[in-house]
Amino acid sequence: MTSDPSLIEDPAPLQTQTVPSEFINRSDEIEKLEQLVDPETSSNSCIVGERGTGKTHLVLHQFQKLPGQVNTCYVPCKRCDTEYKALKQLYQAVTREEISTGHHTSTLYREIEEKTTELPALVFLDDIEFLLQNDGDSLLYQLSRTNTDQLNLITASTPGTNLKDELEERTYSSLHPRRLELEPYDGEKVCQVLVQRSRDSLKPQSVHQNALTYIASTTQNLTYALTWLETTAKKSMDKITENKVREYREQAYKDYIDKQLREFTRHHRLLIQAIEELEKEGEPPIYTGEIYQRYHELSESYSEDPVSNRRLSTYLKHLELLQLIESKYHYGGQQGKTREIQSNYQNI
DNA sequence: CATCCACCGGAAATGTTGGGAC
DNA sequence: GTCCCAACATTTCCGGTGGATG
Repeated sequence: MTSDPSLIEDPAPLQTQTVPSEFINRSDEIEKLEQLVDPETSSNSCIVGERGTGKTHLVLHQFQKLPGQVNTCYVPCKRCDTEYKALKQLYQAVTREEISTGHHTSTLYREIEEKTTELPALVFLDDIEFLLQNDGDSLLYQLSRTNTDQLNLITASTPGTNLKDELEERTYSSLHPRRLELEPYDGEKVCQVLVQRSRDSLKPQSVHQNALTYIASTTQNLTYALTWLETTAKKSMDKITENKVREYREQAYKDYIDKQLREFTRHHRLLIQAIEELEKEGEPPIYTGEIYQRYHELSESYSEDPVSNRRLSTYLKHLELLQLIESKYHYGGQQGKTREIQSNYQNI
């Protein structure tokens, strides 16, 4: 064991997808969540919080604690971004049967409704903004009127997405979700999480407190903070110091982007690359026209088939929802209709 | 005040895949 | 197999936007 040069004894606790068994400073929220999923007092709910505040982990943790009296269903809307794909997930969760495309949604709704009368279901629609953006709110509308005692919905989204504005009125009133807000962690809390995860993952005394403090003073996003620590730990053979952490900042951000884009296409990656290059080369601001042009040049240099600008426009919206870029919309003016784009590297 | 910029973004079209009924 | 229906990714089409410019 001591011959292993790596600092990492158990990789799992450092990985962002690992649901922790304990949370720092979230006992109020956990209590509220318990009420929201309790069959006695349950209702639909929406969880709102910035990226990396623990929305997903809190709900999944709650799912683990539920007795077998309820079917739980996790729907990652980044991947399940249409009514049908989300329904498919739900169908599989309640029937334990795989299905492919070609079925009528009305059939699926009916069968799900029948199944949930036998056993209630709790559906977690994570990153709901991607489904809304791509396919509208018909899924939420239909589910919110289905068997309301037996089927409860939990949505998770960032504060930039206001369900009341994004949903049709009839959908919102039929859903009338209870709101649970997650405040971002401050530097001290981020540090506590990093300390806890380091202790569970790394060899004793392999990390300087200063290193963790530095990460925590740079970002409130736990997903990024953990990725950063993990990236540094993988590259370090001896103690993780503040200098090591500073040195790997850019690499860590790259790893974070890779993680965020895992569910997306190579075109998303090329778009990010185009934006990075343009930012390094010239003076801001960057407009969409230049980005599309650079994207086409990049596609050609990699001998890949480019997609249309209309499609890229949608992909840019994805990057914005992921908070990898910030967009300022100009609906006309000197430059015509366009978007001013900025990468989020400095603001994360 | 007319005209222009140049992409936004809704909607329809296209082409492909798969299910179920006959 | 044939026919019709639905889902889906992507393209094609195009009306619309508001500040600068003359």
